[in-house]
Amino acid sequence: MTPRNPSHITMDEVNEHEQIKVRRDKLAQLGPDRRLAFRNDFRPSHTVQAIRDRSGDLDPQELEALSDEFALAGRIRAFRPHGKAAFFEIEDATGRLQVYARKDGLGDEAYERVRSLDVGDIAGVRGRLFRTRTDELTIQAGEVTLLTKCIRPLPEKWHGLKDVETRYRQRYVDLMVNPEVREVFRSRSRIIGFVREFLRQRGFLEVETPMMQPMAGGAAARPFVTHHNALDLDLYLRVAPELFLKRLLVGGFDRVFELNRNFRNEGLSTRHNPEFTMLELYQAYADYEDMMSLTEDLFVMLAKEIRGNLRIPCGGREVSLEPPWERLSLTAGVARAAGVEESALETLPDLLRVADKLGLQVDPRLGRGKLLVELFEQLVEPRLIQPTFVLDYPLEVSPLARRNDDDPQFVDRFELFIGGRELANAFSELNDPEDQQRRFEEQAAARRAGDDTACEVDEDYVRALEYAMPPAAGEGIGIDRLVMLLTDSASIRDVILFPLLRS
RNA sequence: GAGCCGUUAGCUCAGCAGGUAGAGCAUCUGCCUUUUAAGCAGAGGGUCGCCGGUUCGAUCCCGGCACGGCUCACCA
Repeated sequence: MTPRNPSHITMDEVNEHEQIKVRRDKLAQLGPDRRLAFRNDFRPSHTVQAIRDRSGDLDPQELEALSDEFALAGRIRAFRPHGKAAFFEIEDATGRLQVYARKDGLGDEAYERVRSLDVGDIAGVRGRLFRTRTDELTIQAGEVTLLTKCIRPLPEKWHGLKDVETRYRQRYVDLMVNPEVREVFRSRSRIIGFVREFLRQRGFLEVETPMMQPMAGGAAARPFVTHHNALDLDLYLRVAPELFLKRLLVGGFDRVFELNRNFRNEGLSTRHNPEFTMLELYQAYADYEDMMSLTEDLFVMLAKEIRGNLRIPCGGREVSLEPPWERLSLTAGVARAAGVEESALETLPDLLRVADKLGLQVDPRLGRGKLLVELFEQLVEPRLIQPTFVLDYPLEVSPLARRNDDDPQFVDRFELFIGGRELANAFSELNDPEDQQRRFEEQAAARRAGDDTACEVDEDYVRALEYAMPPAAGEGIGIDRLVMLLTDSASIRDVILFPLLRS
C-alpha cells in the first residue's frame, strides 16, 4: 500500500522496513563505487525466447554438445538455494529461463555473490545450456553479474499483486508480476498498430491536429482549460479533433484519420477516463452506410488478429462479431423496450408519458430529441450485448451531422454498441455552411441557457465549409473501449497504463 | 456529487461479546550440489488507513476525514 501521508518520513528514517534494510546493506557491501552496483557494461547475446528457439528441438545430448555460450540479462524472479548450489529464474521481456549456479563451478567468492542476490535484482548471466532431470531447459552459470540492485521486495510469488489501488498507482510493479497485465498492454499496442495499418492500406492519411484549441468543439463535453503565458491566451484541451479534421477535407486530403488523446472534464467510471484515446476518421464521397461497412471490416479483422476468432468472451458472455451486425433505429429500440408502438413516441408529451409509465427519472426540461436519447440510454443501451448499429438520431443532439433526406428532424448517424458499451459514433457529415451556422447558433443559445457542454459558433469552420467540403462521412472509435472489448477487460483502467487517480 | 462496501506484517489473507493480533509466502540464522509454490529446524517483523468520541480498556462500537472499489449521477 502506498503510504498515505509520507510527508513526515525521511530517507534516513531509522525504522526502515527490515527487508529494504537488508537489501540496502547488501548494496553497501559492494563497496563505495556506485558504478559497480549500477553497471551498464553487460550486453545480452540472446533473449529468453531466442534461447528457447535455438535449443527447442535439441535432445539433451545435442544440447550438451552445443558449445555456444549464451549471455542473458533480466530480472531475478525466483530463487531456490540448495547449500552449495542454487537455482534461480531470470525473466526478460520475452520470458523466463532457469539458471543453475554451482559453488564448484563459480568459485567460493563468486558463489557467495550469487547467494547474496535477491528476487527482483537485475542480473546478467553467461553460460552453456543443459536440461535438468526434470527436463527443464537451464543455463549453467559460468558468470553471474549484478547489474542493478532491487531495493524493495517484490509482491508474493504465488498470489502476486492484487490490491487494485497499488496496481494502478505502481503500474511498474503490476507489470512486473502480473503477466496477464503485460499481455493486455501488448494487445493494446498490436490493436493500435493494426488500426493504423488497416487505414493506411485504405488510403487514409494520418494527421495531427491541435490538442490545445482556442475553442473546444466537436463533441458535447466540458473541456479542461489551460493558459498560454506568452500570448496571454486561454486555451482548451481538445474534446475532439473533428472540426480540424474536416477542415482537411476542405483542403483536399480526402481520407484522413487521427488516433490520439482527447480530454474531457467529466466524471470517472469503468468506461470513462478524463484523457482517453480516440480514433477519428473522415472519408470524402462516402456516407454513414460506408462507415458501417468499414467498421465491420475493421472489427472482424481485429478479432481474427487479436483473438483468432469472431466469437469472443465479454464479461462472462460471448459476443459474436460475425457480420452483418444488427441495425436498430433509436425510436424502434425505445418502442420495443417500452412495449409501445413507434407512433406513440412522436411528440414530447408522448415521450414524457412513456417515461412516467415506466417510472423513469427524466429531466422534464429536455426537448423531444434529447428525451428520446435519454430513454434509449436507460432502456436499451445496457442490453445491447451483441454488436448493434443504432441508427437515426434526432437532429438536436447532432449539430455536425447531415440531415436525413426523408425526415429532416433526424440525421444520418449511428452509434455502435457491443457488450452494453458505446464503441463508435459516426455520421454523414453536414457540409451546408448555412445549416451549420444555424446549428452552431442553436448550440450557442443552449450554452447561454446553461448547457456548458454545448459548443460555440466556430466562424472559421463555417468559412471553411463555404469553400466547399466534399460530401463525406466520419467516425469516432473509442480505442480504450475497443481494447477493453478485445481483451475482455471490465474497466477502462485496466487498459490505460496510468489511469487518473486522486493524488 | 450520492449510496453501498473496503483499508490488519513487504505481499495474499484470517481474526475479534471490546481485554492492544495470526497464517502462508517473503526476510533473517543454521543444514542442504538437478530444484522449480524446493525441503527441514529456528527467529525477527504490526501506531490493525488517519483524527476524535464512548469505555477501566478500542483493530473491533460511534462520528469525521483520506484513499480505493462497485452502482448511480455526469459523460449527445
